[in-house]
Amino acid sequence: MILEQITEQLTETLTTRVLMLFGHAAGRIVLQAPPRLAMGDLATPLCLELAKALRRKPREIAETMVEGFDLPMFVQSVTIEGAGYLNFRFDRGAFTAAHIRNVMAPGSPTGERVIVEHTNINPNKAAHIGHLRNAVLGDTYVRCMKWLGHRVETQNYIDDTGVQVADVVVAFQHLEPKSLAGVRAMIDDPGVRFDYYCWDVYSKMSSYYAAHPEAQQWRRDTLHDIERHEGDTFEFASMIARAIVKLHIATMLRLGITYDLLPKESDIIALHFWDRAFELLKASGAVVQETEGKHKDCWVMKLEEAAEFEGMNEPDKILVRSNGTVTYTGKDIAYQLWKFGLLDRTFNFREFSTYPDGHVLWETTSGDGSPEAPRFGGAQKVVNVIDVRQAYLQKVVKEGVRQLGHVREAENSIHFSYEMVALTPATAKALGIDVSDEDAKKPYLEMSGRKGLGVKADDLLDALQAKAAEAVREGRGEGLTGEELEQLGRQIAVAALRYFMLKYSRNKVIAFDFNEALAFEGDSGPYLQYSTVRVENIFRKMAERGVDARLDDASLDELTLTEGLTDEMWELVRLSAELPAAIRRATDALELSIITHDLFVLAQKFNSFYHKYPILNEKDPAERQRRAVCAEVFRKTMTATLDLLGIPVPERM
RNA sequence: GUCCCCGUAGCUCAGUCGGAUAGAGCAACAGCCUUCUAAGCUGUGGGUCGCAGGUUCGAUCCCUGCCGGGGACGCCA
Repeated sequence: MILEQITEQLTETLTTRVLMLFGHAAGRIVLQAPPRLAMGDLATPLCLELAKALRRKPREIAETMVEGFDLPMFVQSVTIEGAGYLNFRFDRGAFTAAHIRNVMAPGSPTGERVIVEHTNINPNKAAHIGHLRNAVLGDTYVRCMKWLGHRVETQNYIDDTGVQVADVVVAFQHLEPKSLAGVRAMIDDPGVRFDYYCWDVYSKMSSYYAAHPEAQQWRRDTLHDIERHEGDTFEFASMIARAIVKLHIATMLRLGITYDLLPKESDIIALHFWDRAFELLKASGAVVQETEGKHKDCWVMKLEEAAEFEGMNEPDKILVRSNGTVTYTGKDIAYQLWKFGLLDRTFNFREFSTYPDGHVLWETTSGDGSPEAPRFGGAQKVVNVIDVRQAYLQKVVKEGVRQLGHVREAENSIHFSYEMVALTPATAKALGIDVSDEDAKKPYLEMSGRKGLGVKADDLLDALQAKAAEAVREGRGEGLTGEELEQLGRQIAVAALRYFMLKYSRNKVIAFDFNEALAFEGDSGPYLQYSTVRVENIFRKMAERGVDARLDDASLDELTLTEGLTDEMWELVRLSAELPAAIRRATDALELSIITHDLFVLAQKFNSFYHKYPILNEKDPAERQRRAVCAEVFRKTMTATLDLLGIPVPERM
């Protein structure tokens, strides 16, 4: 906050001075922290840039610039360094005293309604680690956007009528027949992991299709029956989908991930969203019916004129097949229009479940809705968290919105794309999967639900939790009840997993490795937790022993920090002050690894500080206060930012 | 064939505004627990930033080409 103000003022002053002194209009002013603290707190290479245009030496320009420079509040000095950089140093004490009252202050409400859709797992099998990356990115993004002041609605789209669910239904009806009651009993049996069970069923069904292509007729019939709501088949599908969605919700809740709404594909069909979208698309000329060629009788969207699709072999996208059925992409366009409130019809809503904190999870319905339902949809901005392999389809959806004339909504249709989580050949072998010689040479193998190749989310969480609980027991676990151990294990597991999913840049393939995911040291979630537990302990111990940290307003007003703040202390404050801008950058760029990275660097600085500057036993009250102030800035920064990352802070570790 | 992503230390990765001496973690080695928790800290070694050009006062970063790896482009979802 303060830092943003300083940067803003310096930018303005620099621009004005360049204009005033040299009659030159400067472009964008670069102001960033110099590589080493000794060089100051902010620096600009402005004079280097100006050298050519002004035909003068950089240092000469710098000297003119510095003469009579009007420094903003909290800035103490400006100097010329290196080849002609202008370096600014802050009044450390004044800055710190102001910053400590303002650490991680959330943004004021923007009024912007944002829909974020993430998770979107096919409800026919257990969630795997690829789904976790999606959900963690989505949930963290939601938390950051809310902190920035946006009004966010979180949706988890359920494709309850698709091929994947149909295949499990086929298996239950043909491959290893079970009655409706039999499946119901399995779902209700707490001893059966129904999502795990279906994981295997689904992959068996897929191999069966591969060996018996004629069996695909079962799939077609099943899909048809599901869509027409016919008989047992429909019952099977909705029962299975519902049971598995509940398990997915539970898995995600382990990570603190929740949703506001579950929109269901079956309701999109039942409420004829597509029919309405189709009318609009036809009316606007965005789709046309082919009368000849290989797409004869299909309704297609022409993409050849859109710059994004330039050079494509096949620039048309079929939305309605020659047999009259709509493609997935078509339904997706209809749904995207609904999200923006551009489809003149909507769902009804009813309660799906209530989270332990009382938050209600809603689902769509084509039947009667609840009068208590909040207003869903009608957003100004829609962010879809979907892996990069669907980039093409997301572009088509965006283009569909654009061709209907909704240019602004198309611009605000954001594909939050990220790379997949894959398995190293070694991990695949460790899971007991046959790896061909050819595959063994690859850097990684794509996970595949059809092949049953993947690491299940709950298995990974269980492993993390067990390892964490064990580490606590071996360490300071004496006197803890089993329940407390489990709670700590759970919190540490969440930290390890969420951090792991966030720390890589989004367009980097994660080649999953158990040892890396299970790391609790160094660049990891537990390291951040541990640092926070440490700082909390300092203040707890001070309170216990009656040592006054002098952090109340009156004491802070008397603060005489300027002389005593060492580089190590000051760096904590400065890094803390830089975080809000980093979070803004991270959400703008959809690059959340910026946050984990900066937080890790901050925690490293703190741990250094911690060893060098004991607080509890420091005799000089002024020095103790200075140290406590820095610790407090760190504490506030960590607790607030870990919350944005969905990482809990344990009582002890 | 067209398009997208990746290539930085032994391994995994930062370096997302073109800026000063390219940084972490892990692994290796050497130290630090009567002192706020050693899931920690301090130190050492480790680099052709894939290759070749170009733009620039300045390139890991921007442009072009090439090499290697992955992905997308379906009347599947």
